[in-house]
Amino acid sequence: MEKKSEAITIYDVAREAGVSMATVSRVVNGNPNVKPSTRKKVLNTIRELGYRPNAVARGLASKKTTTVGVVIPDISNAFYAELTRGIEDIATMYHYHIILSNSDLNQEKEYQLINAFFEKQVDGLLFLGGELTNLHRETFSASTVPVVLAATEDDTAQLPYVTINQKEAAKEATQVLLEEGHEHIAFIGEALSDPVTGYPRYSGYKEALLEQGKPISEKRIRIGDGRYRSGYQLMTELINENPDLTAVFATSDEMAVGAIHAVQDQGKKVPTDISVIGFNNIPLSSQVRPLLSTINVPMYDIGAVAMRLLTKYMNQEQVDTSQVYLQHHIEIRQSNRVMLKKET
Amino acid sequence: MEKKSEAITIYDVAREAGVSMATVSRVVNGNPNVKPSTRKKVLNTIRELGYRPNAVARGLASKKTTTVGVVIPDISNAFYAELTRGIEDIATMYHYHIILSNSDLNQEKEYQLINAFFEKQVDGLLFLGGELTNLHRETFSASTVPVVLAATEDDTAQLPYVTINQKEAAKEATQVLLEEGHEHIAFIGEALSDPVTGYPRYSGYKEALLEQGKPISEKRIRIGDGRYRSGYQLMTELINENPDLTAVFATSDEMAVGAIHAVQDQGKKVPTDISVIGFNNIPLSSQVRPLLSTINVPMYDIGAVAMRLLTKYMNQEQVDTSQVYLQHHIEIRQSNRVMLKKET
DNA sequence: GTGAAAGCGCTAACAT
DNA sequence: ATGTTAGCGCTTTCAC
Repeated sequence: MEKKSEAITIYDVAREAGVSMATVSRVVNGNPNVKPSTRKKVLNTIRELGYRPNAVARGLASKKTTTVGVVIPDISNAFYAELTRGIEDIATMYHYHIILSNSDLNQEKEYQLINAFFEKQVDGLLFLGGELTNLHRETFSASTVPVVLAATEDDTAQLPYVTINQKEAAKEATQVLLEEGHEHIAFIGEALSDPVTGYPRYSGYKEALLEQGKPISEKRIRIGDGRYRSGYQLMTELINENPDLTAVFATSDEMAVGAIHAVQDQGKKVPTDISVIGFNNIPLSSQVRPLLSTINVPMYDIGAVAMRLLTKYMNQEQVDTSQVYLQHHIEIRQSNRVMLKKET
Repeated sequence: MEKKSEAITIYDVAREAGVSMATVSRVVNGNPNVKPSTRKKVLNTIRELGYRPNAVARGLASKKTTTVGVVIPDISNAFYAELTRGIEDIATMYHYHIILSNSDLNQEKEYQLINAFFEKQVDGLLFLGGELTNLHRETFSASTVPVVLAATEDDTAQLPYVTINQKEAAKEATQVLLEEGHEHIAFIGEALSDPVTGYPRYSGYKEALLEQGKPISEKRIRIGDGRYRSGYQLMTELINENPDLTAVFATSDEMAVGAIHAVQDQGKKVPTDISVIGFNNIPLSSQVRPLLSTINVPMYDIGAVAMRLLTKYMNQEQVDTSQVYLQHHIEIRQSNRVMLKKET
């Protein structure tokens, strides 16, 4: 094993093996135009010298870095962590590496990150989360680097994305509750300005109620931050202000679980007194009692499919659908009442 | 805004601004040796042309990539996700980017990743998780790139690391249980071969029992995979085979929560009938009922401190302690009985 | 099948 | 304060 010294370059290998740099380059890159015997010879001296190609030099010469940038709101959030796993697995499969940075949904930071990644000459960019402004779009289109949005959509521009239909999913959750016969269904959502978790889910909730001719009341609507604490708090308020409440739909599992505990702390039972449905189906939802009924979002798949899509763009492959909606479904567990209809 | 075309280089800026490349390079890098007026001129044409420095070329010329590699077992695991957040925050603070890859604790994969990161010319490497073999050590020492271990330790080699004292922590958890007066305390651990979550925690458990003269019985020891399911399953077995069991220490919060539910499903109560204590203090532990008593591991800090330490090595700064143990503490909540002593 | 040589876009002496 | 000039380590025509 070589000790710490000046790094071995392709030139050293060439000299040592008695061939040219070009030939060494060819065997390193698996170019078939090399006589087996010389290939073997080169491979041997590579091993002897402990030669390790310099990816930076290669990147400069070839204009490819086999690296993709990932802008993510917060890696410590279970939802994004799982999604990132999907991204990384597919990236590995296609021999790409991932540069990861948290944006905290801060537009200024997002903008900086995108630019920093472009400076690093990423071959592609995956953008997750935040709202897309014109500044984002301009930056994207000023570059030739392919960009794919994950768990985000973009109506205005033609950016490719992969996500689920947020509004439909929220609507379905609300409908399940409606079918149980509840008169009053509360909503614990997230900032309406958030184009992913905010408005679309709110409007799905609203639409479901409207279709059944149920009144929408501000009294039953609360906006939290998606975390457990806010779910707990908001649900406590909701119960106090709405004694007749029998169901709630929360747009995140953490908030839903917080809501369940709030219900219990008020001396009521889930689902006997109050039904609760969450959103995302993060591991937490099947690690609490009662098990949380929730919308299953294929987080891993969103990441995986988005990354796969990105590889197609990077390889200039033909892509048929650039805006893909993955299938969601409602996972009925124990936090809502069983539908009578089911018994037929 | 410039349209997609050939990228603007430092040379274009120099020509356009009527200065040399060196001068442009100086202003881009904030070198003070530039007359204010020419600096301004250069800055202007940079803006006009939409020039964006090419980090790859810079990396090749300067032999610095401002990138650090992170080898992590699994980003979708709450523990590592939080730790990664700590790493990333400090990295950003010091203007580094992070290349992230999952190893799944697979040694072959770890080895490949380390080499791939070296090829990418990372300025430093953060290694988390797995067991350190001689192959790892050789690879590390064959390179001049500084390496720091996070949440892992290394007794044999002189690699720097930041972690907590696993054995002590496990011992404390067991002692808390012991102080409650339990005769039989079960242990749900993880593969003993794991140098972080495995053997050290097991030996802490054992040592605590031994010190109190309590017998150690195989009947009360189970090895799981750290996840909820295995905690549930193993606890179910434990209860069936040990009717006299009144306490359990699990080396992960997920397993501990699984254990709690197993207890409940057997018609017993936590902590009245059985006390349970977990390990890590991931968010889950304060999102279940009863709230889980657990060992608090400063995950974020481990990542942050490790990254900070790495920056010191990368800048060749003086470092006083290269092996740091962060403080852990036991977080008593509701899954174990309150100690009578406390009432005095 | 193999080699020579011209870059890739930038930094870092070294001059001036 | 600014310019000139070598590289950095590799890929990639283009010859042979």
